[in-house]
Amino acid sequence: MTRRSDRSLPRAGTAARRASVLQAALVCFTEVGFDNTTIQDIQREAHCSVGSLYHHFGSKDGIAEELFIDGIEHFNQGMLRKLKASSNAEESVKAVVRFYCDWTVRNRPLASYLHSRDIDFSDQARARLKEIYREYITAVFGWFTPFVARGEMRVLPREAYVPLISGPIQEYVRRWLSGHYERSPVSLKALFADAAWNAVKGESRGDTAER
Amino acid sequence: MTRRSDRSLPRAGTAARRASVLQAALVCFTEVGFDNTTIQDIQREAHCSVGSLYHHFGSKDGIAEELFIDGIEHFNQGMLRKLKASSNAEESVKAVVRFYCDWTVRNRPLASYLHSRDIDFSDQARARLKEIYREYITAVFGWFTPFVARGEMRVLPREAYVPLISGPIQEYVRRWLSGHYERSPVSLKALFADAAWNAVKGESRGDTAER
Amino acid sequence: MTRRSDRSLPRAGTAARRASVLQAALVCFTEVGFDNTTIQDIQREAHCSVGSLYHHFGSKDGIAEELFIDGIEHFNQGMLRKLKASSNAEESVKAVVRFYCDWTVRNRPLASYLHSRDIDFSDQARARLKEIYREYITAVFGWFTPFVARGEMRVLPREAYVPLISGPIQEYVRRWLSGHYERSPVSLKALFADAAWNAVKGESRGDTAER
Amino acid sequence: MTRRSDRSLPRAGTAARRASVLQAALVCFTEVGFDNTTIQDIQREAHCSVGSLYHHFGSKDGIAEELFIDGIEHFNQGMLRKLKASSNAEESVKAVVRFYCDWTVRNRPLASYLHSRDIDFSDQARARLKEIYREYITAVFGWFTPFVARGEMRVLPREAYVPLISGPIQEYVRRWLSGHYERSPVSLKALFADAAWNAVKGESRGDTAER
DNA sequence: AATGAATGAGCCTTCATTCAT
DNA sequence: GATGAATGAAGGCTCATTCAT
Repeated sequence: MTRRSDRSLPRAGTAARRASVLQAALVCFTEVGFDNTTIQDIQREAHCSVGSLYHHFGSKDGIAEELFIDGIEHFNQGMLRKLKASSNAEESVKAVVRFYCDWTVRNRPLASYLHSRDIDFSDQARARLKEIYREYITAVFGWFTPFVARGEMRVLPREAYVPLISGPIQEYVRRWLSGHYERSPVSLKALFADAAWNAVKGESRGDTAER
Repeated sequence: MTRRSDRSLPRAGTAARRASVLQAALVCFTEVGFDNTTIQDIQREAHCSVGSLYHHFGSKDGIAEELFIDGIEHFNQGMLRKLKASSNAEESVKAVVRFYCDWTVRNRPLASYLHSRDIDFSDQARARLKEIYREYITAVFGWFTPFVARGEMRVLPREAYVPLISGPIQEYVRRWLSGHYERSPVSLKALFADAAWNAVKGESRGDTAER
Repeated sequence: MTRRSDRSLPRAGTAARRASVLQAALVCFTEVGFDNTTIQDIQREAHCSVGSLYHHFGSKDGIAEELFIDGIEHFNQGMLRKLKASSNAEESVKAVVRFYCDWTVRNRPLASYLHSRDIDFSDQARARLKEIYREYITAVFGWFTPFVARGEMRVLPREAYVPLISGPIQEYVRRWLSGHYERSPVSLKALFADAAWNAVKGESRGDTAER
Repeated sequence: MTRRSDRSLPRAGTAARRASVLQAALVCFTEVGFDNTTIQDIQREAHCSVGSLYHHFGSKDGIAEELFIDGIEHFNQGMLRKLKASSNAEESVKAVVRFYCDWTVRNRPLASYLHSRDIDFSDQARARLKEIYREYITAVFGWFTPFVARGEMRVLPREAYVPLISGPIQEYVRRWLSGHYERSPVSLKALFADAAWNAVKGESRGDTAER
């Protein structure tokens, strides 16, 4: 009964339970924030007992961490996939903006949660996140470096690329997520994608076909 | 609101006491966040009694709200002052970026606090903030509208201006505030100011003097 | 009850499983006490499932009771054996002290557990213990009564014999078990045995100045 | 209002509250033991709120520790007073037994509590207890050393004195406290006092046939 | 205005026990 | 017999807030 070989994928029921808890937690966190969500809130939303929560996740923080890490990885994987499907610098830069925009709209609650800053991750989780971030950033920069080398993109301080490319769309999305802006990010996607490319494209050729 | 000069001089006066409490609260909020700060933390940091805190601010939320509103007003006033000292579109746009950058670096803890999203403001405070925001945005757009009308700046959806101008610097600052970036925003100020202007400048004339 | 020899051979047999659980429980109780030991602790130490524990012992208290009763019976049987191998009053009294000392040193964890006072036994277990104690005390007093009758031992209130004979060694052992004393009880065995005999021996010979 | 000079003896009401909590805790611990006593039990018995308990003692362990330390100090002080009122070796030894007996009977619940072994003291409390014990044992041995030097008491391994003198009465008291013996320790006080003296008195006079 | 003891609702977590597989 | 996910009552503790002094 249940092979000993894999502790992290026990039986079908277990995985389903875990997923439903994460889903419930996401709903709560999005509605009232991590600190204002109680274990009981999650438990009621997930239709399970307190004990079950602790059996699977160990603590409230444990749930938050797993949800966060899962979310980040989902985003990162999607982004890298899009990137690798692009064939040149311009397409790549624009793909970043478009994906950011699309993913956020399609995963609004998760996106909102990933923006929160009030969670005290355990040292272990923090280490894990750092590693995930490192791998991601390495892959992304690995992708763009050749474009810069070939002059298709400007040479800039390393820390400037992300803010220049993603800053505007992120700022817009942030305000949209908190309800300050009504209009869906999707309707401004092209605008921000163009702006991103303009901000980082190489300076050699006349930018004729931009709009 | 309470001159900045007496932060470290807890005289017996009411105003001084209030200022020292706000200062103490800011320290706590910055260190561990609003939810993880207790009334006792603030009280100890401010060298006053619990009762005194309640006498002056009514509640924990009251402190957070006052601190937040004071901070926003301080920022807005400074920004408008800088704006009004600019003489054309380009200078204005760049002034926004520069001020955002400078103010953040000079008021790092306060800036960090203003970025937090985990405070449940009272209806009253929310209304107040909305009004402040409305006034501010009205003043800012009032300033820029003529430039757009004259073609010195692009015509864009209203919600796009702020993200395009402030998005990159804000994104950079956010990462710097949370410790992900080392380099002071000040060293990238010019870069982001130029980028902001390029993103919103009118398209008529050749952009010669760009760098 | 389960031969001592198979403690480290968790064969599939029921008896072996029971023994390994009792052994595991003893380790836990000794380390952190009954109340601070969880079923999970025992289960992990015994390499078995929670369900198995309950299948065999019914409850946490059930384990503690069985362990306690087994221990007491083991001690009592050993003591009576030693007593019956003695041929006179002096030897008998000294045998009590010696056995107490030897058994404790040889069964340190069990001895430590038998000294604990924080277990709420079931009525049934309490009755069982009372009966065991009654039988034991009857046998012991049955053994010593003739010596007292013959004047080889002092006539004392019934309750005074045990404290006078075992009190010192027990006190020493208690402190040794809790780590206050370093020196093994064995090295003081002869001293306490002599003292015990002096405390209860008949007054016929020599020792006039007793008052 | 309340002088700043002494934090540990705030105002009359505070001391009274603290005392009543300790008293309530003692009642509970004696009745059902430390682990089976809940904060609510103490709170109800002391007629105060949960918060008040924590305001004054910090934790359940904190209450237990303070009660324990207060008890030990009360006992030690009484013992040393009695000792110093004795004028020779015999009187001193017997005073130890008598005081032990009297104090236990007069402070039965406290005595019972001091015998319990199931409390996890904090490192700080443990250090405090160790120091208290060290001081006490130093004072006691300081008192008896001259008698041994003068030959009025036997020369024995240092660890043997306490068990020989106090062992029997302690053993009796322990059983009496747990309800196994009915007869008050007081009625056997003289008997155990004599036995104690016989066990440690010098060998100069008469008592030749010791082994 | 200041003080800090008192209050108690509510939180996170533990853990003995059950039971479907 | 064995397994371990599920259960939920109960526990220790926190902390914003009140109020008598």
